[in-house]
Amino acid sequence: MFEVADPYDCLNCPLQDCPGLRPLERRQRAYMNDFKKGELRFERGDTILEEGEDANHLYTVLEGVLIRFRSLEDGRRQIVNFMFPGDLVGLQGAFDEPASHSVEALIEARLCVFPRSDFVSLIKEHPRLGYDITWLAAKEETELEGHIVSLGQRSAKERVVFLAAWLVDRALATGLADEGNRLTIPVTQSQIADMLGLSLVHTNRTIRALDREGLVEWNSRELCVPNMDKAADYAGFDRAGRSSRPFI
Amino acid sequence: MFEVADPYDCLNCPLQDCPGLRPLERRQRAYMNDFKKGELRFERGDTILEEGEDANHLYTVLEGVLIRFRSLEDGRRQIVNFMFPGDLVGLQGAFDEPASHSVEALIEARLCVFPRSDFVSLIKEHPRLGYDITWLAAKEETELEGHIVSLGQRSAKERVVFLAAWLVDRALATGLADEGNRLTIPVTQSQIADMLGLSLVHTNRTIRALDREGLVEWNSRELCVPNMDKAADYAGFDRAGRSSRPFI
DNA sequence: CGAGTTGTTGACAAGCCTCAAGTATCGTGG
DNA sequence: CCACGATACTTGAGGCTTGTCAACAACTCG
Repeated sequence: MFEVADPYDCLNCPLQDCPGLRPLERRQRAYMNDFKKGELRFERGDTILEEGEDANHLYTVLEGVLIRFRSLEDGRRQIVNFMFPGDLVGLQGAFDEPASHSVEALIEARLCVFPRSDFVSLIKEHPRLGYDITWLAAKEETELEGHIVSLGQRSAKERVVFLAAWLVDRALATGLADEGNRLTIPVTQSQIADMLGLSLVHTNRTIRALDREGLVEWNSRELCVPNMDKAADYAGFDRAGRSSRPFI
Repeated sequence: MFEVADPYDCLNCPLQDCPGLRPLERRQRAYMNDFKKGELRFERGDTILEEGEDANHLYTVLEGVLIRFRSLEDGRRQIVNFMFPGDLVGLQGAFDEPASHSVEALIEARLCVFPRSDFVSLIKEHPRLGYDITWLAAKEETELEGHIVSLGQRSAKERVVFLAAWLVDRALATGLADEGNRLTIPVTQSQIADMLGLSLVHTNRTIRALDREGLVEWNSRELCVPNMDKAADYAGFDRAGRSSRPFI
């Protein structure tokens, strides 16, 4: 991890051109620029936030993909969600309490840093941005809801297909996947297992089976869902509301 | 369901005295009163919000306990969370999209109704309240995170103990449980199963086993966790930050 | 080239699910 | 007040999904 020497000016925020994101107005970008404290870069595997830590920053993902997870004392680990460009890190969890989860970079990532303390004044001066932040928090909750349904009700195969479809969908919206529904990202089978609540071995078998059936192709480098409609149907995945999300 | 004839004046909001909630300032209560549109009462089993519906209201739980769930086409159902006094209904899920889940009353409940459309102006005029709403959304997310960990990593017995401890903890904070950690609430084993991602039969066996071991006593009328510390330890339940939550 | 990580596969065990039947509880109407 | 049906709880038996243990192959990196 290190600080980026030449951070973006918010007026030229790269997220402005992201297909799935609603661009900010010029005024808002100008304001955010004052609010912005700098940028950080992380390599794959770097820890961005650690469970138990008192976080006094908020981060917006500019580039990259992160995972958010919680660990149990005995070594078990549950990945709670993946985060894509435009997502806010640190919004999850009550502000005044230590972080309930850790966040780690899955690929090289670039994050925009905001001080948390200025948050109230941000809301005050730009209520619309405050609204957007609440919107993001609410949206994240809907996503978690989806994962909860997977964990609680779906079989191993359904879970893998659901996660694959969900990832590709989010990647398409953030320009990380191409038209072939192919996403280049190094996800370990162990990470998939920790996300889906399955054992490593069974995750492997399930992925192999889905590969043979042609539903999902997922190796350590990339993920591809050849037929999204078929996959979505198989796993009960509701292809995201096409509405674009706000970002900060 | 019917409208309450003599709703509370926000200045005398019953939640002000709730042990786990941070009271509102007089000014804020006065403002909320303008914002408030009325009160609704629901009986056990009544539907408050239906999946797919365009909700244009927000509700604060004044009294009662609710469940929030999502249904799959084939009849499977996943209960996502329980809601207690002070919780905001309708905050979950992006505002402009149809509800992703249904909400139902578990016991007789009384809800305070707010129009959603005035939400931006509320944030504008009382940024502090906007902050609190975001805080609540973030807190809910932490709770879902906890349930995700349960579903993904814990055994059937651990899940039941975790849920029991969690419910009692929340009930204590909202004055619904007594000092004996006893909570009078009619939860069906089928509902427990749908929350924990277990079959009805296995849920029953698990509860019986825990009863024999004296860890959790849970029948169709009430729930009791005789030794909270022991239970919390057994299930890896982190007894909630003692910090009191805000409410609207 | 060797060490460490990740992926793959087999054999077996265990946890959980399904089917099935029976019992308790509760509200309702005769 | 009892009979009845409906709902919820309980328990057994057997099967399937998933987990565990173990060994090996493939890959990555210094």
